[in-house]
This record gives sequence, C-alpha cells and structure tokens, in this order.
Amino acid sequence: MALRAAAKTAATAATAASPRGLSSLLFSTSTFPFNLPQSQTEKPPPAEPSTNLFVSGLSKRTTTEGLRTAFEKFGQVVDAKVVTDRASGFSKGFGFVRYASLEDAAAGIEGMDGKFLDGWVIFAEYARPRNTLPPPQNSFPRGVNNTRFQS
DNA sequence: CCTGAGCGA
Repeated sequence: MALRAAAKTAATAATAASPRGLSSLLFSTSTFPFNLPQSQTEKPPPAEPSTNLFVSGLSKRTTTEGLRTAFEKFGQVVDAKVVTDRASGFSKGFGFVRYASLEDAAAGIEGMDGKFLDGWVIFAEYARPRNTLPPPQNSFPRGVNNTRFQS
C-alpha cells in the first residue's frame, strides 16, 4: 500500500542519513551526557592513620572524663581532652583522644564513630597534625626577646 | 548561653 511504501522509504532514508554525525554525538568522549561533573565525589579522605583521634559532635555537657571513659572501652587511651573555650570554659563540642597504638586508634574509630554519647551522635576520625608550637606560657613583659620562631 | 560547623592552651 501507499502507507507501507512510504514507511519503507522513510526507514531507508533514516538509515542512510549521516551515520557519522549520529555516532559522533552518541560516542563522543568529551561531552558524554552521563559523566560526573569533573570531580568524582570530592570526598577527601579524613586524614592519614595516627594514634591521635579527632572527635566531633560531642554534647556540650560531655567532659574530658566522659570522653576518655567512652573511648577506653576500645583501647588504651593515653590522652583525652575536650576542647573548651578559654573564656567561658564551656565545651566547644569536640575533642581529641590519643591511643597507645594505631590498632587501638582504629578500634576506637570503629567502635565510637557514629555512636551516641550523652545523647549526641559523635564522629571519630584521625586528627590532623597540630601546629608544632607549644602555647607560650612564658610572656616576657619587657618585650626584649619574645619573638617566636616557627621553623 | 547550649542554638551544632569543626581540628586543640
């Protein structure tokens, strides 16, 4: 029939119509429609393994003793401290826990990260290396030589 | 202070 002939003609025309342009659109490597926006997940790994842990999400009522007690269940805690504001003395909501070994630190993260402490979900991860400069507890009022060299 | 992202005196 006329319809069938027309359909066959259209199909033939479509098959012969510029196959190179179509394939270049579908298989182009530069502009693929389903590629991620240039950055994978932009999720940088927290930090390199260390015995020092950074604990965030703490309740502001959580104290250093509570932090130590909670993390001691997973390893030998050498040092633990909740960071508090110097002026008001209130907790800043995060702290640090230092384990005796890397195994204990990993166990502490696995055991406490995402868990509850004093009603808040806390996050435990490896802490970044701190600025190697002890707090200047010695102030020289004379100001003769109070210059601090950092490296 | 207790409201909530973050890295310490």
